[in-house]
Amino acid sequence: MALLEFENEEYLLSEDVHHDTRFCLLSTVGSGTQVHSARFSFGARGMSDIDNRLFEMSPEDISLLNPNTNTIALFRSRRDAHIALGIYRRVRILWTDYPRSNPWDLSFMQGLFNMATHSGLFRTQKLLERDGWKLEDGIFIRRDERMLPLYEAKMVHLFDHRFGTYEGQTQAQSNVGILPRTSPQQKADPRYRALPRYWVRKEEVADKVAERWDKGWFLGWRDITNLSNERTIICASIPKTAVGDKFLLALPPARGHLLQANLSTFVLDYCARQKISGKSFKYFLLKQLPVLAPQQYETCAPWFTDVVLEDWITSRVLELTFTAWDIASFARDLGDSGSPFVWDEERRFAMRAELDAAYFHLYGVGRDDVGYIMDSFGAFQRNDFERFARTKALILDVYDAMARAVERGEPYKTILDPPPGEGPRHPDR
DNA sequence: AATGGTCGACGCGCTTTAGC
DNA sequence: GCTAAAGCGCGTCGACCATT
Repeated sequence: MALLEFENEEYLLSEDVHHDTRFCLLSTVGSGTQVHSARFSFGARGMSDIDNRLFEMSPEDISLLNPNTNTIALFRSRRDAHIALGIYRRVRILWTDYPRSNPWDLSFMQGLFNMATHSGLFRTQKLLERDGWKLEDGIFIRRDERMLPLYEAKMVHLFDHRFGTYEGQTQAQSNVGILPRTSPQQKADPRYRALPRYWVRKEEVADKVAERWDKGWFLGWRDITNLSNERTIICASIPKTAVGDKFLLALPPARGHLLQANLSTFVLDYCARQKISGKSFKYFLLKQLPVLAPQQYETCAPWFTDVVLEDWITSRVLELTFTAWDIASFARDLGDSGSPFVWDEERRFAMRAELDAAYFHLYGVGRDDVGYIMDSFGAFQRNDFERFARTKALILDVYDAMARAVERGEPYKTILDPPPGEGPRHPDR
């Protein structure tokens, strides 16, 4: 039994067929025959690619990787299959259907508003200003009425709820549906808010989550993605406001920021990349990713003798996320009563490298495989090789330092000074 | 060096399909 | 009627190559 999948990038099929069309050769047997393993190959452009890509998978391994759907992961090499099977043996998936297991007690929502069917509720800045509304701190106000900004997936990025803004969008960008990135000056201003395309009545927003969510922020991830993007999983915490359906929400009753940290790592993204076949990252994919369970954060980190893992992660997520007043309720839920942290690229770079290195250890990934996994982020390498090389090098440095700490039984010492969670802050309001 | 053309990448917006 | 998943089509951008 075998499934050999090809892509038309080198026009194996025909030049008349679109280059990203994929097709496969499937050989199968009747139901009377039992098969102990099947052979697979994905992403080949010609017959000569197959040797390198071919891997075998037993029904048990297929179920280990995707127990809910029993679908096959699309490994591009035997090494990928080997690394992933190792990870899935050590780390359980986020959510299993049978037996039902949902350790984070999550529920999901496709944003709050469908961009097509709910468009009647949306109002633009131009329209609102014409009707006498005034924009104040991102919210449109007219007497006692309020219109809240509608967040779209493209406005956020990893640990950044102000990644893109409609402010200053050109006609060309508008035609393609992309946004200008928030400038360093805007990032430096803790009062700055990303400007959306639409606003929605406050009551409509409240109705959508009245019974389900009482926190002042949302955790979610981008639905639309692509293997050819620098990163595949883009998750973020955003202020509680209107949200479009392409930003999928996960509603964790407690400690959602730890889940966010886990979802923001390279090792998790690598796992996700083995399973994507299209352009959407739907619930069924997220559910079947290997994710640490909440209880695992209660013990000491292996590279520490005296700090609980939860605290180690929390200080980093807090400083990375709490960079503006509009996300203050997120910080308050983490027990922080201060003002927002200053957006500092170098500190952020170091904190994220520490998180990435930590999760590589927590996933039990060996040093060689860490390098291999980082190298698999091809679009990142191509887009900005210098930044890629710095990222990989720092993650490996921290990974090694943590390994030494474990070996010697000494605490790992952070590369940040002051330590994460104690970085420079903006003045009080 | 400047100009023109091609092609793949990008990031959706919207629709369809399936199932409850 | 609703939710979830997946498919299709689109217009620009930038990289690259060829020609003037």
